[in-house]
Amino acid sequence: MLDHAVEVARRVGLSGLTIGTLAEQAELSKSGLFGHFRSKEALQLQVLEHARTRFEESVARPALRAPRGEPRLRALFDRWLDWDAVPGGCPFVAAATEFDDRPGAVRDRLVQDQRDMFDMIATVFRTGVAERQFRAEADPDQFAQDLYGVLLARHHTLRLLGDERADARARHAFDALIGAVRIKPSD
Amino acid sequence: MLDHAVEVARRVGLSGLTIGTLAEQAELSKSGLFGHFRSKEALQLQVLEHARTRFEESVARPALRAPRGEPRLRALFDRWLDWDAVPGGCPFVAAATEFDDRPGAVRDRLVQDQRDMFDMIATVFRTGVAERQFRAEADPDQFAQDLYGVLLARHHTLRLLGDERADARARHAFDALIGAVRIKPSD
DNA sequence: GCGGTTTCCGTACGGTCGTGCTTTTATGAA
DNA sequence: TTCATAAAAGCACGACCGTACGGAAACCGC
Repeated sequence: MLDHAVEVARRVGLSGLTIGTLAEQAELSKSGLFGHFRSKEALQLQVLEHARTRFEESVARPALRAPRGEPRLRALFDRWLDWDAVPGGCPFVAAATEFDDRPGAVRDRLVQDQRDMFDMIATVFRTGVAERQFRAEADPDQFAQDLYGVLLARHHTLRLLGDERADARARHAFDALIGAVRIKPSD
Repeated sequence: MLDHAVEVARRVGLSGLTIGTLAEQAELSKSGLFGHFRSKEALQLQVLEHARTRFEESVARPALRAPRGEPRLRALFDRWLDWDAVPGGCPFVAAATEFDDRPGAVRDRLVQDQRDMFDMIATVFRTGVAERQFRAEADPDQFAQDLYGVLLARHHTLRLLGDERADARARHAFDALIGAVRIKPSD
């Protein structure tokens, strides 16, 4: 149920998500489905929470099983590319641009998710610093924003323009990002 | 009128743009305003076109008056930061994530605008190559996607998280991008 | 088997949406 | 001043929205 709702929200956004259409796709009456959530906002929040769980399952957690430092970062990046590439794209990207101007519980939740995500990238980067793979002077938060930029640009280019080369460019940009912070043998 | 419509579309998106609310803000009757455009889609297209004109006026054209190469690129970047920073953010970013999954005239128009924008960046970069400021091996399309990523990440971080440091990080990323392609005196 | 609780349905409400029609009002050329 | 044309208003429509309420059906501990 929620799985399907997340799928729909990818395509039409969290506001485009309508109880009526959702109900008939679930082969339920409108009021039947409405009973499960007690309001539309609660539905949106649950969709968000479910999407987050799925992201952690298929992107974050598996990546954290890779060896620290560059391999872990690379695993994270690769899985993230897959996550973004599903039909409809990343639900958080859609929701974020939708709600960045609408105060409320949904926005608050979104902010927290986004913040956690940035922290996660920064943390993964920091363990790479601790392993002496990345330069200690490099700013983890800067790296997080940079990495997210690579993902966003690829998301945009691939989904709107349908440009297949977006992936190759994203990988190239990722390599450049890593190359800039990697400690080389010569150092 | 269209100015105001663009302003509203920034906040609520192109689909969130409703003829009713737009009419009462223009102190017109709903049907009075509707007469100007002949459909909602036509309204959306005109909003898009108007936004593009404004972008060219306040970002693209002024930047093209700066000296070729790095100064021009930097002028473009600086003006773009201002453009994205207005309340509601960039209307194209909002519209693109909204319509990247909905075929139709609006999406087609959006694709063309986005493509033109990428071409513009690549062209500015190429003149820098011709001026022997940037490496000839650097791929202009790669640079365009990279630059747009920096802008998108900043847009996201600033608007959703309200993080003031987003700007500084974007400038840092821009400098790194330029630094990677700049021809140094030692070469 | 019984009674209470949950799940689902049917129906209805007020509201807004985009969009047609018809009528009124304003404009500007002859 | 008159008259064709354009702009705006008024009104109605069908559709869909989120939400509330009451009843039916299913389930479950006892």
